[in-house]
Amino acid sequence: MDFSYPQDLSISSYVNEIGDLIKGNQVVIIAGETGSGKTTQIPKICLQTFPELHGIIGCTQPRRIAATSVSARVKEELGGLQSLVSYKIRFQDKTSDDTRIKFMTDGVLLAETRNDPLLRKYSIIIIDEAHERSLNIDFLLGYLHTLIAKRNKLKLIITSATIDTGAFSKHFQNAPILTVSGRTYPVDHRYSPPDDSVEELNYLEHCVDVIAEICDHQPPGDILVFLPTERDIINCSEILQGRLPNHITLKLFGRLQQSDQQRIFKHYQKPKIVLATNVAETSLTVPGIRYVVDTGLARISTYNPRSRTTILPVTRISQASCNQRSGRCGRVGPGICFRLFSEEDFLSRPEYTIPEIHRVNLAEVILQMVALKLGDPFDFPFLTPPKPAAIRDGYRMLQELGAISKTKDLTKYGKMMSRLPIDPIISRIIIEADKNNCVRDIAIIASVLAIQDPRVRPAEKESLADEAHKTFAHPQSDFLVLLNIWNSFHYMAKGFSWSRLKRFCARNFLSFQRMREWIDLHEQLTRILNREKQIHFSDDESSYEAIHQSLLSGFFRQCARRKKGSVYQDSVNREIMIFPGSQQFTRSGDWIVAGSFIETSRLFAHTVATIEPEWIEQCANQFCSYSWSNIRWEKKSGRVVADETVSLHGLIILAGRTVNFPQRNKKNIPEARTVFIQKALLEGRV
DNA sequence: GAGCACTGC
Repeated sequence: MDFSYPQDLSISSYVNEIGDLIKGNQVVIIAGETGSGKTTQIPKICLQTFPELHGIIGCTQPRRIAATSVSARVKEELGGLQSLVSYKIRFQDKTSDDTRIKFMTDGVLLAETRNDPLLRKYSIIIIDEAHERSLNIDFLLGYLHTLIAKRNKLKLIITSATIDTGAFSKHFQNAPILTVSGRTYPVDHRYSPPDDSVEELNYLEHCVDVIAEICDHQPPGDILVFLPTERDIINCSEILQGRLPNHITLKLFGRLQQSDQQRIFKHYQKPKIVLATNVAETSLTVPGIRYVVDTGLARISTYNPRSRTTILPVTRISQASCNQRSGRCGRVGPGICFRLFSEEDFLSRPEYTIPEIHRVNLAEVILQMVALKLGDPFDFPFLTPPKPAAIRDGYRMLQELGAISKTKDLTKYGKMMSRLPIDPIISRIIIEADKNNCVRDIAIIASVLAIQDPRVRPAEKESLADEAHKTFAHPQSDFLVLLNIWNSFHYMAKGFSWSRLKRFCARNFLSFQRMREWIDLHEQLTRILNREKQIHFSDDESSYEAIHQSLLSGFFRQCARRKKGSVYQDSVNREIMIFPGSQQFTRSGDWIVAGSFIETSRLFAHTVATIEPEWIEQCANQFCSYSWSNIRWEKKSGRVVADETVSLHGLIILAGRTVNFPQRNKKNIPEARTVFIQKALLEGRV
């Protein structure tokens, strides 16, 4: 084995120090900036320090692409031994019995705790990029906190950027922190807030001005610009192309097709200006950047437990995030970061980004905790515990979905739901589909709702893409548009080659990669569902009603009644607008159900279908309230009847249905008796 | 009349 350490990596001068520290401590925190080599070299140091190790060295990464690429890199550095270093990500397990260093996503390690709660196969666990504080990382850190007490020989290494490392150390009984100096170049920060005297100057115009100034007055070099939204990127790009013909402008955001994303890695005759969202902050490294222009803004999603909606507002990012962005221009040489705000503004910002666990719906995390018997979430050793109100909301949601009982115990449904690697709302829908005999179609729809939309809309080709997507149109339901895409793809797939399918995707503006992801997830779900003896697949044609009633069992909070045009009213009296990208925009019926409500410039309903209001009552009757009026004696049937009104919170679903009054509620019996005596007996109408 | 970024039994 080749245990040499690349001389150009700063970590290489800490090899012995790190080895000794791991030997002497159960938990070690290692801080170092990107480029220090910690991700690739620490696993090697572990292997060299503990040659007699029985278990695996497990290294987690926040993203799949990092897990696979780092695995390849370390394998090569260790002499390319086939099985020594390997990786496991969702749908792809490349590890074998010989694997000693295993790279994986943090989600994979979390998932493994289900079958192996003590994680016995690991001797050393390395949690990389812990500063990103994703939901998975925070859940893992809490879990590992308990685990190290049970397995005192397990070594735990937490690596992070030099951000708030004290918090990690404190969480693990003051574990030692080793800081590896980064090998980055100095970055000069220049604050250029917009000129107050110029009215109505928005940040985009100001941003364009600063970019133009760099191009005119600074030595030539590539520029990376951070903008909060896709729309800003498209607008900015249009302005720049007219104004700076001597530069090449490139767009970069997550929804972009991969081939378009790859353009940032190519070399051009002219200097390039990359206009990017937050993808460029952590997920993708744009090479050779000399200047960063930072608007200091990003869209950050936040779940509000009280209103139970996700808002996606443009927000001022934290100081840590600003610094991460500026660091992107100090990798190849000294750089300059232009911040489009003042230094006072910078200093007034929160120091760190709010961890994801404080910004999400906790239903899924709590369901896992109940299923894995991890004890009370209120007492779980989270690095920063979520607010009690958020935990209570998660419990309430699980109760509403029937996953847990009032005593917070797992129900039969909950047991099944906890085994499905998707949101509890979606797994609840699958269970309902079994009752409605439409699991086959719902499993297809459920899997696509859990991944990114396979439809793509490349810039400048939006209308072409929209036209192509109309091939899959359905007059009433966006959910069935997705089902149509699946069916067309599989019709094509019969007997055709991959290359032909790729062309089908290109022609129809579908992402081939996401189609495969869809197929993989669908396969995984059906495999788990087949193991559950209670779920039955049927080849029968499923009706529109069956499919949408199943969807309502999970999405009943997201149904609404038309107010005017595309504007609807939901059950808590809010105005919802159908997202203009929906094929149901301008054509949906009076009642709709939506796959999600997201608040951006206003509250939008995404993935919409027309429904009958009666279906809401059938799927969510325990949340409906009933009232009666016009209580009367009906001679013909010999009953006391009334007009019934059914509502879901503030939304009247049904009014004026004649019902047998005393039968609807025990409480109605005395009043029915009075009416009977007065109207029927006294007036002699019996 | 228009959506940040990731991940899994």
